[in-house]
Formats: sequence, C-alpha cells, structure tokens
Amino acid sequence: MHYHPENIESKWRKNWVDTQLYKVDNSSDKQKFYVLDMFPYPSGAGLHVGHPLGYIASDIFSRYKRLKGFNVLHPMGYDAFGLPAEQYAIQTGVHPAVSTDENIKRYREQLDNIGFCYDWSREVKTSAPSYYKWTQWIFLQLYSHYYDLTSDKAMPIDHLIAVFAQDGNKTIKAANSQESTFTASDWQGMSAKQKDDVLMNYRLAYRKTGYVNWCEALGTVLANDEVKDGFSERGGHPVEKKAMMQWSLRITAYAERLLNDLDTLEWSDALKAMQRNWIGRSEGAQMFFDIVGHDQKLEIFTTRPDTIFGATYMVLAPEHDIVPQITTNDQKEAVANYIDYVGSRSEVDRMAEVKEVTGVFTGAYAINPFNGKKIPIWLGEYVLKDYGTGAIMAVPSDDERDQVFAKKFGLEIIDVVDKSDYPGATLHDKLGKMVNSDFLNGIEVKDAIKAMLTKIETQGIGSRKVNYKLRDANYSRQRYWGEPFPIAYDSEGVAHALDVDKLPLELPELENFQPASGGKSPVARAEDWVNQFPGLALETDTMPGFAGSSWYFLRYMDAVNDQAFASKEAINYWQDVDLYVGGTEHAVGHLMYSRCWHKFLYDLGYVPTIEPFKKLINQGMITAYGYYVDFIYLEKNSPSLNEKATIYGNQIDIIKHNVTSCIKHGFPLPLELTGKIGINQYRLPYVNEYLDGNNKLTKDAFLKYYDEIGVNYNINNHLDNYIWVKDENGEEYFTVNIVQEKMSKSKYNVQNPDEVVAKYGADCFRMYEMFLGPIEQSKPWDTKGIDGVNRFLRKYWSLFFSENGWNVSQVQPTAEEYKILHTTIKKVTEDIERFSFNTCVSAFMMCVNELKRLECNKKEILSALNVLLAPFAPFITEELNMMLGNDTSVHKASYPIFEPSYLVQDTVDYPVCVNGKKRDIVALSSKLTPKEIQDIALTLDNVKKYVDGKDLQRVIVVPGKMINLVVKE
RNA sequence: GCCGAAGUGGUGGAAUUGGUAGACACGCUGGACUCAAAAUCCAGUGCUAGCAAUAGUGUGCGGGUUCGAGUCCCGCCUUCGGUACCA
Repeated sequence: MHYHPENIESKWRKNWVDTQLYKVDNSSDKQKFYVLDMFPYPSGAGLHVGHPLGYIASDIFSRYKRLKGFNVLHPMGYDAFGLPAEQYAIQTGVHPAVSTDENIKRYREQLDNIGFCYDWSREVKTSAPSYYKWTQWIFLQLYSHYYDLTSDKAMPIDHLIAVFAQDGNKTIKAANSQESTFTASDWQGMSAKQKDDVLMNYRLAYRKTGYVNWCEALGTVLANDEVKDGFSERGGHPVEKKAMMQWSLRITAYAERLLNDLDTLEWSDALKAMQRNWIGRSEGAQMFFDIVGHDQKLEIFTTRPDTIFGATYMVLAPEHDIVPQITTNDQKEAVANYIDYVGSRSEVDRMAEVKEVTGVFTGAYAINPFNGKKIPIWLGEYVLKDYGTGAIMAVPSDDERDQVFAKKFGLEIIDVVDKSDYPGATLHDKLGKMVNSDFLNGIEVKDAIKAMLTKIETQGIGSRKVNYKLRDANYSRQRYWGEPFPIAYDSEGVAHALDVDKLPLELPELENFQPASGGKSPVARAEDWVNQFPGLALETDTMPGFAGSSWYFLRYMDAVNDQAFASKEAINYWQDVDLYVGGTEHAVGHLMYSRCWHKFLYDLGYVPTIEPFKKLINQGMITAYGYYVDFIYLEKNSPSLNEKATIYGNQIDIIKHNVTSCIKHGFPLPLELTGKIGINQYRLPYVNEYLDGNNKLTKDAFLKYYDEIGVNYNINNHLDNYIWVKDENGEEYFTVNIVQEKMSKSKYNVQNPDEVVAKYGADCFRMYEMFLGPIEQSKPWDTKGIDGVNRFLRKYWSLFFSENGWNVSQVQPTAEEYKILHTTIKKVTEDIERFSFNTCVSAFMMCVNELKRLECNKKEILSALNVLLAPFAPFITEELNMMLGNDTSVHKASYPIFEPSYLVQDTVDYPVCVNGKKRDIVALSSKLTPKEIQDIALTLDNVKKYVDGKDLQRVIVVPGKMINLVVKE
C-alpha cells in the first residue's frame, strides 16, 4: 500500500466541500477564536509560493484551535479594487470587473489546492456592490461626524451645528482645519456654501484644497504610504506635489489614541516602532512672533523653545500663505523666482538633492519676543508646508540644517547650548547648559525647556503643543475602479450626502477607461450617471484602495447581511480578530487605517473593542534567488575605446567589447574605473543548473545555457560583452553573483505552488513551507529540502501498513512508545502556541523516526499522533483517520491530551564538565541527591584524569541538567 | 543620520528561563539491495591534527561578567527592513 497524495487529496477536497466541513456559526457554546489572513489583491500573475506561507501558518493555527474546542472563524476574500486591473483595462479594454473575476477564480483554485479550512460562505470581495454599499455607508458616517476633543471621541456633525448656532466656534474643542473664529451671529449670517465650507473643516471625511501626491503616469493622486522615495508604489512612476481639491480623512484626530493603544496590542516591537515612527509625536511649543510693520503674527512650532536666544532668522515654507503679504518690494522678484524654481522641481529632484540648501530672503523681519531683536524672515525648501505650521525659528548653533543654511547665506550664529559636559551629545539628546540666553543662562536644557514653556504661556505668546508627523489621509483617486463617493454637489458646489437608501451607489458602465481630461476620473465621462439626481452632480472621483480593506474583517463576521455591515449579534459574538497574519508591507498603511476606522466605529457604538487586531504575526517574505553577471557598458560620450582597464584584478581590453549592444543605465562606476566604462548587473534567469560549485560559469556552460534556456529570456549572447576571466587551466569563465530578491513576473523567478502540489501533494507543500524556517523570517525558496518532508510523509504512512496492507494493531503500547508520543504532544503544542511551526515539523519527524525504529503500529499511539498532525497535513491524516475506522472527520476530533507521567525518567544522562568543558557523560538515577551525584562524578575515569592532583575548588550540580567541577592547578 | 531585526557547519535551520552548540532536514562520502537505475535501508559528516582512542578549536569581531555565555553587559563590523530636510 503506497502513499499516493493526488488520489487522497482530490477525494477529500471534494468531500469537505460536500459536507461543508469548515462552515462556522455565529453562535456557539464554545469559546470564539478569530484567525484572519490579510486578504490578497487578485493579480493576473496568480499566487506564487510566497503567498501561502502566512496562509498555511494561520490555517494550522485555526485547525489547532478547532481541535482544542474553539469555535474558529477563519475566512478569506479579495481586495478587488485597485490600479492593476484598471491599467489592464486601459490597455486591453477588458472591463476590470471581468479581469478581476477571472483572477479571483484562479486564486480560488490555487487556494483550494492547498487545502485551507476557510469558510467560503463568508467570502468577501471589496468590489461587489453588496460589499461597497457598506464602505460607502462608513464613509457617510465619517462625513457626518467630527472629532470632539473634550469627550475624546467622534460626535455627530448635527451636534456641532447646534453649538455653532449658539456659541460660534470659540467654545468647541474639536479636531479641525478651521483657521478663523466666528460667533453665533456670524454663523447664522453665513450662506449655505459658507456653512458647508466651515463644516468641511470639522468633518472626519472632508474636502479641501491641498498639496497632494500627483502621479501623472497613473493619472491620479496617491496617499503618503503609496509613495516610496518619490515614486508610486505601484508601477514606480514619478510623483509630484500638486494643489488639488480632494477628499481627505482626518486620521490625525485619532493620532493620540492610535499611539497609546499600541501598548494594548500583541504586535512585534518592530511593527509598533514603525507605527510610532509614522505617527511621529513630538512635544513642543507653538509660538507667535510679531512681524515688523504687520498686524499679522507669525506662528511657528518648536521642540526647543529654550533656544530662542539663538534664533537668528526665521524660515517659511515657500508655499506659506503669508509670503505674498510680507515680501518687500525689493525682494518681490527674487521671491517670485524662488517660488517658481521650487514649483518646477519634482519630489524626486528634491530628494536627490537633500544636501543642497536653497532659500531667499523675503525682506521682512520678525521680532524676538524676549529681547526685541529683529530676525530676518527667509523662505527655504527644507521647511515643509504641511508639517507643524510651515514656519520655524532657525537656531543655527544647535540644528544641523539651520547651520548649513546660515553658513550658505551668511546669517548670524549664536551659541546657546554648552554641551562640553556631554561629549558626543546631539541636539536630540537635549543635554547641556544654556549660555547667551539671558534668564536661562546656566540652566540645564531639560529644565530650560520647562521654564520656557511656562514663560511662553504666562506671557501669552504661545502655548504647549503636540505635533504629529502623521498627516490626514488623501482619500480621492481619479480612477474608475474604486468605490464611488455617495456625494453629490449642487450648483453652488455644496456637498450633499446621498440618503442611505440610495446605497450602494454603483459604478457606471464604461467602455473607455482612459483618465478624463483635466485630472478627472474616467467616471466623469458617464454623464448620465453623474447627473442622475436632478439638480445635483455626483462626485466623479473614487475612493482609494485602502477603503475596502479598512473594515473587511468586520464583514466576515456576517458577510451576507444587507441590513447592516454586520449584525450586532455577530459582532458581539466575534468581537475582534484574535490572530492576524500578514506581511510587513502593510505596517503603516492598512494597519493604521483599519485601526482608525475601528476606533471610529467604536466611538459610534458599532463595535465593542477599541482595537481590531489583538495579536499580529508578520510572515517573512519568501524570496527567490536571482542570478546576475557583471556586464560591461560604455559610458555615454566616452571618447576612447582603445583602452585597457583593470576589473577584479584582471586586465580587460575594452576595445574588444561590443559597445553598441551594451546597456546604459546610470549605474555608479565601480572600483578602479572612472569616466569611460562601467559595470552593470545583468540577469541570467535559471542559470543555476549550469554553474559549478563556486558559482563559475564557463564559456562552454554559457553556450549550453544560452541554447537551452537563455534564448527564451533575451539573453545577450555576444560573448565579448561579459567579463571573462581565465582560470589556472586557461579556461575562460565568469562568476555569477547570487542574490535574494522578491518574486515577480518581470524577474522570471516566480515559483508556482500548483507545480509543487502536483508533484508532491498539498500536505508536503504545507509542511515544507513551514519547515523552511521561522515564520517571521524572510527566506529564499528552494526545493532542495522538499524530499526530506516527502520522505517523512511516506514514512508516516508506512507506519500504518505492512507489505500485505493495513497493519494497525490493538496491542497496548509500551512505556517507551507512550513516552515518544507524549514528548511529541508536548513539544508540538508548545511550539504551535509560540508560532514556531518549523520546529513542530522536526518534532513530527523525530517522532516518526523513533516509532519506525520500534516498528510501532499500535492504534492508540497512531490515532493520537494522527490528530496531532492533522492541522499540518490535513489530507493524509483524514485518509488514515477513515482507515482507522472513524466515521467523523479528523478535523472534528479532539486534541490529544498531554500526560506528564509518561515523561518521568528513571535515569538522567548527566554531562560531567571540568572547568566548563565536557569530559564525560554518566547515566544516573533521577532520585539521587546532589551530594550523591557529585560523589559518583568524581569516581569517573575520564573525570579523574582532569581532577586528580589538582585542587578541587567547587562542584556545581544542576539537578536534571549537568555537573560542573571547578579545579585549579 | 535615526529606528528596528538579524549574523551559528557546505546549505535551510535548532538550542523557549545562562547549563551537553549544531536537533531536524538538505547535500556530500562510503556501504547494502539491483543486470542497471530509481526508490529504500545502514554508517559517517563543524573545523584542525591523528589509522584510531583522543586532543585542540569553534556561534560576525574585540573586551567583560560567570563555576559555566550562541544566550547577559560594554565597544565595534556586516547584512536586511523601515524612515528621513519632521523644526
């Protein structure tokens, strides 16, 4: 009887669907446990072997919890709105809904292949109108609430309107972007449009003109976390700052709670640190400076108010509102030129030249409130419009950037902190004694800050303030494939929320998905749709990718409800996610937005918990090996080809190299070379089969590689282009560099799980992925070790069979057999609990090796082991479970109970060390006293050798562990 | 620069609280079975010396604490991830 996974697996795959084995109820006597995977975006490339890593871990944990008697919610769905489907539609005309559904079908097949225990009756798809109805509904809630700082929660906007009518906006403490104050009568006198504008400054979902990340290539704006190093995260297109009217989410209102509640979560410190960093809380002072000849004051934010006597100039962001008013006639032209210059620079330019300081004097002066000194006001790129107040007091003595700026423009530098007592301290350490600072002289920095804050407040020139790096999230996208806003504008441009009974507001049908002109979404082309409500025009932007994913975990609780996003009963039963598994790439985006939405829904009383994800595990990435060779190219405009160069110690005759076919890619010049030629990294997909042990590729091997594989990947076969080196035998070769990199279609390194499953079975694939290493660690995919797991499964299978067939005996197991089983139960259980799945697999291997050695075929042992293994290898265990005579699924069995008495040992193997070095091992009764152990140890020949004739100073006996003898010459 | 994680055989990795470093696998070497191969099984395998017993040495580097350090402390180096004119 041989193990044939393909037959077993297809049989049970079907059976589990037919019997609805994994369907979960929203009520049970059992304790709930909610295990969630970050749902995938269904891309055209399908799943690669990296995706299932986290899914397998969470599946094992779900199955384990179920065996342990929990009612486990373990759902899956699709984050189905997004840019790739739309880009594909633009290129091919295939409707995003069609391509998305095709991709989903493919994903589903791949997922089913691996044998996950998802309750598919709860599947969600964010692009389904029945789903995004509730995304729109939550948006409307955000729109119709503001954040009240007194009660520290979201409150209905109607409440705010009532307060405005009574007191204006002076008394209300709310998160807002309203710059002016008004009285009750001001409010009553306002037009509908004016009132709308004011309310927008308070709503949690609001519309505002601001500088946004505009991506020309994608034709849309992007959120901060969708931009990496000045390029779009998806597609890698350049991004620039542009002023646009956009919807935003006032996530900053929740900054403090998002920060503080991190403490309640079981997340890795690394991830918490990333979130704290992103929120970027800093305490300091908001201060007002008078401006010479103007009524207006200049507002700045500083964390170091103590250094004000060293503030020798002010710097404003070039976009600062006050600039036109304070610029003097003399400086008008210079300022205008500078602003033009700044505007012409892309984000990428700015980032590339961080060290370059630019700026211009406005001609205006501020007054230092403490000594009345005139301080020149400058503009500088290094001050950002949307952090703090967009204005700083510059203290060049104690701030690196201010110093560079001051030196460049010849501005005064006054030392105000004496750090001589603290060598190596920087301004961030806030150490030193104040000097040149009037009443602060001689005071330690930390005390000076406190004293200054008090002074500022008592003198009424400022106040303590907390600032956050976190910005409000941009919520508009000029795209088709996203949730439409349930918002329409009247002829005056006043926004009106659609009635809830109009939801879902479905996307219009379109033929052409090209962005419309003027930075508008393609949706704007569907004029009938836009104007479907008389007198109103619908918003044509759509919501961003993170909208649907910010609350999907709640929808799984009650996925088909059409009366609410989920019923109260379901939410009260499931509460929150107990275990969330996913990649670090969502550390600040998705995880921040979800937490914010959850807190908002908590404020409104829709969810009972303050945080959505109690425990979070970040699975590492499965990377692939990439094979690169150094490839010579000629720098553009290089005058001479007839030169020799030294590369890696070898003389290279440049003229031989075929220059025309070389790639120019702006790489930094390597090693000894300058100016003329450079080295590029050139990919050789799947070349590994042709390498010798030292990663050498000989000329013969290269030609073979090229003929057999390389020709399919546009490999350059002009031999002269490669850097060939001669070995001692005169054979030419080059060394291939092997790197670990992300799997992607463009790198030709994608490993498809289906192929592995087809060859080895899903059980083997699952266990092998777990066996690769710790779940949180990134590691390269390599099928080298898969045979080990495959052998294990066959060996396991063979425990149940002899040559003649089924061979399980009812005989009572021996003590040794019980001990092996219970050691394994203990180890596996503890390791699952700490998410150490790789060591679980090795524990199973040891167990099976031992049982095989004893030729154990006792039913009692094998039955228990089979249940223990079921979460890891659900198919083989289900088959054997049936053959063991059970008529219910092994996945409904109960978890074997660990019995410590089986592990009690009569003897312990004691290592005997002399001065910490192991010299012997002795088996001793576990009942011996330390004194007896010591006496026996000293009689051992191997020990005597090292102890006799020396001074025995000390004996350490750690009961059950080891013995150490300390001797001196 | 700052924040975070990590460096262990030829390879993936184990060692959970300071207590036998290298579990479990892969690979490799030798052997059995076979006409042969695959599969399977057995033995060996950190490095150095030795036929061997054995000895020395060994967890990125340099110090320290300790009877005892991969694990704790101090100072470095390297790699990976995040982040950056954040006032």
